[in-house]
Amino acid sequence: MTEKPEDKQQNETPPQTAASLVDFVVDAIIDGVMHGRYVQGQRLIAADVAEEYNVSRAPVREALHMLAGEGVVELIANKGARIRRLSVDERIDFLEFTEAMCVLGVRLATSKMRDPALHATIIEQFEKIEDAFARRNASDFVNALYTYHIILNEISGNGFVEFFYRRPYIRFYTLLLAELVPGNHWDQYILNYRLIHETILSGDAHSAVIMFTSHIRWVLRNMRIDNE
Amino acid sequence: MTEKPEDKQQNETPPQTAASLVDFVVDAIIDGVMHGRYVQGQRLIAADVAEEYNVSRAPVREALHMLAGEGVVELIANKGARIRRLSVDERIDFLEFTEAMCVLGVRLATSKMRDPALHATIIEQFEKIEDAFARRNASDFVNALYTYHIILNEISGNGFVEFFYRRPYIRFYTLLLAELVPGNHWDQYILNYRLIHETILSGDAHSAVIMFTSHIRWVLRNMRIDNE
DNA sequence: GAATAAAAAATTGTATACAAAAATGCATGA
DNA sequence: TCATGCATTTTTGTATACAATTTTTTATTC
Repeated sequence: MTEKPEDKQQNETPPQTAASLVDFVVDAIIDGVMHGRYVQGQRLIAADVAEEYNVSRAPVREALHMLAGEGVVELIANKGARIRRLSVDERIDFLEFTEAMCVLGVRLATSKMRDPALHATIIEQFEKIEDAFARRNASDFVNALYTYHIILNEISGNGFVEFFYRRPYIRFYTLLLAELVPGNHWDQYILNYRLIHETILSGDAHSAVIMFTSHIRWVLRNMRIDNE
Repeated sequence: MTEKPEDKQQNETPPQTAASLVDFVVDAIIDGVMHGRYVQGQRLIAADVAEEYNVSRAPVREALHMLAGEGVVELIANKGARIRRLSVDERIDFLEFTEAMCVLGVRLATSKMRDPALHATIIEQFEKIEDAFARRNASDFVNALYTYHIILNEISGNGFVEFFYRRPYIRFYTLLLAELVPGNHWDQYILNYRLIHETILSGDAHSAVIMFTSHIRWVLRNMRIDNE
């Protein structure tokens, strides 16, 4: 039995759009995590998932292993799968970790900003960040921020940064951070980001990295304080 | 048929040491990649792998999906699995990417070096790096370097850095870098690292990061030149 | 009533069968 | 010689059956 008891039997039919049932199930589970249908620590019982999506257990097991490789799911022998759970401390660690990675994307992307053709997309995306901020929607805000860095990493030209940042678990954990942002720090957060954004557009990679780095330090200081 | 034709039928028996056959197969394949039994781009046919390890196709498929999640294996619908192939450019991207991540580990670990009890392990590990250097063994050298950073990341206290750096694909790709280090740059490489190592021990995180970062820049400059 | 043990149910792990798709080999024709 | 199409073989994708393990329930004892 799944711990989350009864919104069961939704019985989505696996369409032929997905290349295979495994991919279909992987997408479905990630989507479920993103939209709160699956919560942290929730157990995923292969048979239930199979029934839910009208497939057999085989592709579900394969999907679960793939997600375990991604770090979204935790797999314990003979005990099955559950959505990986992150403590507040671990989320802070993750924040430190992932934002530090972004520095590389920021540096590389900024140094390519001499080409004004590249400005349009990130300016457009930054407006979405501003919009989410105006609405004080933490989820949208973090999501927009995530996409902003996706674009930056694309521009960076480093295939690995892009590859890495697109991994489901990065996205999954990034979105978990939304719960972490305390309301009274939002104003400073967006102010910092406006500055970073402007500096990125200026093409001054060195300054952009310094600003981004000190923003990270600032965030970490305040996160830690807020959670003690 | 596996492309690598006939050292087949080695028929390792799955021992009960591994928690499950999936784990066993995952370990076996990673081991195979590490030791050159599987080469880049090599196709992995589920039935062959199953026969090789005396298991059925089910756990092999699950293992393959797990490794795909890790990024070690590339999985294409209806075409099966192959060991992920990296071009020289992609390896350079990866080097840039992964070394940049190490900066975080270096910074956090260095700032904990006031505690002399922590010195012993990394000093010991650095001797292994020196040893591999003395023997001019690229594989051992990169391996020792990898372990050195593993230890650093452990010390860092950031669970995520550790989690991330231990992922098979990080190790897998890191080892691929060995092929990339050109002989005439080795002396400078080890000189840089000696300096970094000393600075880490000193506990001066700021300096350690600067040194490490400039080392990265230096490596990337020389790698790029060497491969054009 | 709480603790323990045994039985039952649920769930995972593995093997196998069969269908669908892709790759291969071979014959045929230009 | 080379390309093309068809039949064969190989390989993947999925479902299902059964064994092994864990969890839950029930019964029993103190």
